[in-house]
Amino acid sequence: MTEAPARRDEILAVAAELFARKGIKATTVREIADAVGVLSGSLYHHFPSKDEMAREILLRFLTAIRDRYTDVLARGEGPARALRALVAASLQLSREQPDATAMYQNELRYLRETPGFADVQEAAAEVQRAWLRVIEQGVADGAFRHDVAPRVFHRLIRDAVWLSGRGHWPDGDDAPGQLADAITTVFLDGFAAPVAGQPT
Amino acid sequence: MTEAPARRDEILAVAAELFARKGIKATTVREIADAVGVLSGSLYHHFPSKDEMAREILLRFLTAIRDRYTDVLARGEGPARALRALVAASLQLSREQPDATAMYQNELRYLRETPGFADVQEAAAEVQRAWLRVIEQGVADGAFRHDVAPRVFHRLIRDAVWLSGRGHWPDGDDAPGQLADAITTVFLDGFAAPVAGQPT
DNA sequence: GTCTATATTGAGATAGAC
DNA sequence: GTCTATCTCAATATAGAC
Repeated sequence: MTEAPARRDEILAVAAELFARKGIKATTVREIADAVGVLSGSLYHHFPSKDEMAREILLRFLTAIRDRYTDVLARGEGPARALRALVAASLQLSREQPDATAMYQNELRYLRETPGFADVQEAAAEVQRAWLRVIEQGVADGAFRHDVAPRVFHRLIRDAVWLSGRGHWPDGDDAPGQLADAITTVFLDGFAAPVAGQPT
Repeated sequence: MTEAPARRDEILAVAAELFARKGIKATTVREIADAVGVLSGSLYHHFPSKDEMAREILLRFLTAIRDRYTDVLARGEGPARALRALVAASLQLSREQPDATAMYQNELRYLRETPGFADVQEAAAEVQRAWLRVIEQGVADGAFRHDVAPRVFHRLIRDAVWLSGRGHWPDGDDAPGQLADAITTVFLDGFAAPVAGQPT
């Protein structure tokens, strides 16, 4: 059992909130220190740099996604059910870690251009492969349409899922469960009104 | 006829490319000046600040969208056709102005938090209303489903459309026309394989 | 319209006392 | 583990000559 220094985690939580709201680059270490209640120099006792804080937040987040996706794939469900499960797992996580989710969505460019984020990128790539595997299998066995490229569909649904953590969604009482339903409904069945006799 | 100072436009084009690639905040005025081929101080003869360059780029872009959306709505087509037309117009514009498109997608937060961008935000709001009008009308007259909130659907399709300008899309020969088809297909008809007898 | 030179501020990071 | 004090550098922006 590794020790989990409460102070470190506290700083990361505060930093994540600021990074998510203002962006990593626009957030100053002084702002983080103020929010934590210490002076800026003190942060450097816990972390070597601001970027290292961001890296750690994102790596934890991506590791959590990867683990949950692995669980989903291990169940061996059919493509449609597996896709719904990926959506549900993602939205669940974005509810648990809204700040890290927003960072993941908003700071892709920062990630790519900051040296030393290679491990974060590798985790992101593995997450992406989970989606593609499910989608391609669905196309292969006839559950999904073949006239939309899997990689295109992947981008569409991935962005829809992770953007849920971005900004404010209409209606405060639009619970995440309902959002998951909306996303799976739209992406699988389409927004056009169902014709009579068509399966839901 | 207002004069269009070529030098100004040239600077804006160079700046847009950098803003789109690295972000507004991460782009320095020296980088812009280097790319243009002048020294940084010279830029201030044309623009009062870096933010003003970004504001002007985005305002032009949003004005262009608004005009095209107005044209689409003026045609008075049915909801499904109008929605396809909005998608097509957006993707067309994102092809013509890829840098501004990327900025619009990536710098929403910067826009909101930079004082003096009120006019840009107002134009963005009007653009949003065009989508909502079409979607709500479609729900009202039965063309679209009623079990997904219009504002939720709006966010999903809006993000899908504008994200097309972000990053690289799979397959270099995936022409924008095909992407428009893919988006309208997925969002209207869904990704699930069509059942026999269902209209395309 | 561009250059040279520089003012000014803001931010990341460090050293060493407590 | 935090504070005080400060270094250093980078970046926006300005003033005035050419």
